Amino acid sequence: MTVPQVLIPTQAVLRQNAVLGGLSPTMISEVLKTAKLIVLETPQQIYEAGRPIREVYFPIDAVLSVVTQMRDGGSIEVGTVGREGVSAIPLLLGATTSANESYCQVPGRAVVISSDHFRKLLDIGDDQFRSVLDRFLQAYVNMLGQLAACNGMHSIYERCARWLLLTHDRVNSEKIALTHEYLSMMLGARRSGVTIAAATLQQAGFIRYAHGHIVILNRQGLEEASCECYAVARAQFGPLLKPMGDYK
Amino acid sequence: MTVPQVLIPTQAVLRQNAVLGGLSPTMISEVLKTAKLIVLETPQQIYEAGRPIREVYFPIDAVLSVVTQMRDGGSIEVGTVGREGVSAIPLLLGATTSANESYCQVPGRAVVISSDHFRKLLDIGDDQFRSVLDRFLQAYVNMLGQLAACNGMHSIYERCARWLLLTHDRVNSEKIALTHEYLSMMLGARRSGVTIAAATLQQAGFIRYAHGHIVILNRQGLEEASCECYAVARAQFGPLLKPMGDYK
DNA sequence: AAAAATCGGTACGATATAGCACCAGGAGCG
DNA sequence: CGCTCCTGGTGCTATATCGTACCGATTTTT
Repeated sequence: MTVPQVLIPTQAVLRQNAVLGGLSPTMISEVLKTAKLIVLETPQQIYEAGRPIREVYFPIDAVLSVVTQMRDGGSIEVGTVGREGVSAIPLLLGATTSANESYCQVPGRAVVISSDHFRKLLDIGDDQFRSVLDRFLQAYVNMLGQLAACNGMHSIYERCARWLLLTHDRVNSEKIALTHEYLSMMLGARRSGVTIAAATLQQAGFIRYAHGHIVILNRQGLEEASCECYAVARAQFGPLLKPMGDYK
Repeated sequence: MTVPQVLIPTQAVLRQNAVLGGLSPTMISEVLKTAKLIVLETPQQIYEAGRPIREVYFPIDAVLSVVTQMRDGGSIEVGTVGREGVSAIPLLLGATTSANESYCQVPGRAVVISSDHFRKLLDIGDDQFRSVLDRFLQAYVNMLGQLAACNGMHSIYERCARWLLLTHDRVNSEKIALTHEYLSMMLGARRSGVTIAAATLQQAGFIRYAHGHIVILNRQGLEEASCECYAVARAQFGPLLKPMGDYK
């Protein structure tokens, strides 16, 4: 594992995150007092289950996953945070610990500040700040509900397509570093099951797979392959992703 | 369908709901200005998907379900609210509409006020009120995550036991009015699948079934039959259910 | 009391996925 | 350059659940 790369956080970069993008100039300068811009790698762990949250991440082009570990060793994703939001959902509701583990799912940049500083921001934050956070939280809750439904009702094939689309929406590249093994942990399925689903998507020409790297070739095809849950989740995040502008 | 029964809301009854129970005397009298105590029946619809929320329900011994309807006609529960909380989660986050349908899942009493009045309470509410709501919201979000995981990883049999336990926790009776058909809609499964799971639980002596009525006979047996998700969800709600005191 | 509707038990072929195990081709490393 | 590990392709049986249909028993309605 390499040493985390630290970049210079500029206001222009900060604003690519939907939550930071909604801040007043005063708040932005408050954030910039301590904010660092770092590059997260996979599969870097952000939070541990039941442990205090020390840092708060605002993804720029990184994507984070909240993951539940089951008693039997299996794992499954129970939430995703990209540039539309912020990693520390429990802090928004007055808790200090994370109920689940969180990982960097797709490598990329994120703005990071300490929990203490974030709590201070919550204190001094104006209505606008609170409103941006509430909108994100609402989108997150609705996404979570749709995820619960999707996990119960839809095939690995559909969920695989949905996952790829949702991740692609939050990244600025057609290429995503991702193994079948990792995707299987996100979907709560066997690796071999994911391989079959991914192979089907590949034969249809929607994606191309090669040793830990996937290329999105045909978004519309993926949308047709996925269940309705993608559209529902996308409708939640769409408005929040808008600031970045260049979504195709 | 009979005409909704209206009872007299007293402070003692109100306080059996965890959210109302955490209110200051001033807030309680504010609530009592317009609050009605009603009896909800199954399967009474509380909210429609995408429609404005008009009333806010604080269950006393009723239990509410948030349900997602799928494109193919299937349905699955994506949230439950009992006496530990309040029905109008979107209102807590500044939205005015419900993303999903909500139903009365277990008949019983609930305190109801208008959305307008609830919003007023949110405005004038002190930190304590906000904190009670945040704690509920946090428990709800964590429960939702566990539900998403559970739906993806566990068998109908385990989820059936989990569902019965969670519902039983919020009701004051060993008997629950519930058909296999209804339970199958909550679990996102076929009715025949639920029948098999329920029959297995019955043969083990944990429950007894008869024409739309289930009796909980052996909670510990159910806990062993269920997945870990029950304990996780229960840990979230446990503290909130405390006020009622008489949980066995 | 009879008729109708509801409820749950059952059966059965079809299908998706689990749960393994093995292998071949690249990628990365020495 | 050669070795090793990672990655994903594949095959197989076992199992859970689907999807559907039918039926008898009980409850509710007439």
